[in-house]
Amino acid sequence: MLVKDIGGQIKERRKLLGLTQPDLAELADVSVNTLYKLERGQNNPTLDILDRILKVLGLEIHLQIRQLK
Amino acid sequence: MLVKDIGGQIKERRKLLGLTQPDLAELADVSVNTLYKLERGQNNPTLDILDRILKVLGLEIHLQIRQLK
DNA sequence: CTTTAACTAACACTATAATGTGATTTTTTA
DNA sequence: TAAAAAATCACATTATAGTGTTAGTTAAAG
Repeated sequence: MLVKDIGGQIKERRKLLGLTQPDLAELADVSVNTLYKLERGQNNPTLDILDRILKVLGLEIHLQIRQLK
Repeated sequence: MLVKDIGGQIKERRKLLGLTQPDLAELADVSVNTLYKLERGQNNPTLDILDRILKVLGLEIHLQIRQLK
């Protein structure tokens, strides 16, 4: 997955769970500012920030060998 | 996957490809210092740094719904 | 062995991610 | 449609990730 797409996935998942940005930001203990930028691919988040958000969303990171396209 | 395990996976993959830390650091345009800490889970890397390393290793990130254990 | 390279590590400096604040725009809902 | 909430955005400040340097330790190669 392209790293810049992660934000889109997070936004999608957040919506699916019926959470607002303030909701998720609160639950993940992250500022709305950071979350907002992350969802739009406008920042370069740390793994820790990403991890806290993914936990709330019930998602986890997996590494895979890159697929040939 | 536990985020702190990513470093171990990266180290494993690097070894598999027969690369040294200086090799990988050079190819990914990252300092050995950062790579060294990352492999040991002693830092909190940005997605950009992680991405550059994963690219060289032929790996990519995928998000999955968390598995019940 | 001994020499060289890789790995580990501490530390100061620089770059930048995260935050807090406040404002504007868009969307929702009552 | 009016009011409230959510989303978007800019900007200054704070926290911290990444780097460069240097050095000690371990591993590998000759």
